[in-house]
Amino acid sequence: MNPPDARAGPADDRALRAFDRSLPMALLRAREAVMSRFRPILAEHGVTEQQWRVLRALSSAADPLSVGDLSEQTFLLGPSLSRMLASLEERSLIERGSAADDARRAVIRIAPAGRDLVATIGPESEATYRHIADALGDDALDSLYDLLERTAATA
Amino acid sequence: MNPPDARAGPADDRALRAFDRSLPMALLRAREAVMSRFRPILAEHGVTEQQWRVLRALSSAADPLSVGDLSEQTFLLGPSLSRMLASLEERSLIERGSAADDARRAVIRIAPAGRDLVATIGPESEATYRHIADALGDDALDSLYDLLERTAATA
DNA sequence: TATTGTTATACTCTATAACTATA
DNA sequence: TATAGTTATAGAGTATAACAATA
Repeated sequence: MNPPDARAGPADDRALRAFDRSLPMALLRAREAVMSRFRPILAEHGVTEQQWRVLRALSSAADPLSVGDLSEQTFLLGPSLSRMLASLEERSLIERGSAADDARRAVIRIAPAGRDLVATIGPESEATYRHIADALGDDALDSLYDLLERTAATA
Repeated sequence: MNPPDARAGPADDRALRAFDRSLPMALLRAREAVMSRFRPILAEHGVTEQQWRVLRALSSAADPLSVGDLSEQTFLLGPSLSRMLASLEERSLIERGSAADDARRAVIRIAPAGRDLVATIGPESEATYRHIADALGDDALDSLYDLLERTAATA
């Protein structure tokens, strides 16, 4: 019955653990747990998860960002961003211009309506965050952030 | 200059920390770090991230799974799965049947070619996993899994 | 020539509703 | 009537290549 060196079969313990102990899956499960609470809030306000990442990046940035900066921070590709920025601009959630010193480089900032949206959604999402923070405890949450950062740094 | 109770402005420390300390973003960054190494391997073998999740779930399961089971385990919606399973079946990577006791319920298992694919990709991905495990250390990795599981459990 | 961003194109996944067939 | 799965449809994101404008 499935010797240790057999090719992994359906009931093989290693195979079972492999899926359960897959780092991408563990990260996905945790993220889904968080996002399942958060997505309905975003949907109510007519923004997708990816659009929200853009708005959050812009609202947190001290200075306007280029498309390249945004791409790096939000993990969205250029073509996706191009279309998305056009749509967000049409909705007056962001503003676009060109860099003074380099006409190729775009200069993107959050617009007042975008900041309002972030300010509206923020408090609503806080309850979700508090629920998770309370469930884990502050020390565990700190550890989690630390470990996630270290994992990200391995890229 | 931005009193503590001011609405978050571009240079506001809380806003900065908010994006940096966003749990969804931290989870995404970590996951992207892992997947950026793994995705090329999957692409070389002609499977998407989501298809890989299905194949892994099936290869790890002791018994055949229903579409509903798969949906739960892979975080894919029914319609996505329906199309994907048709495509995987056409490629002989999975096999489908009906449950003996309930003709509505599908019975899906991995096919030999699918198991071969998992067996081929597995070792290739092991190098990626070892790199991360070495960078973090075994204790940290254990902690990470534990914290991710606890986070997932809050859903 | 290299870089920044956009446009083009094809494919995949998301999301909701309507539908089929069982139970 | 309720459940399991599929089909229909619309929209959004992924990915690569080709392109325009600028450096």
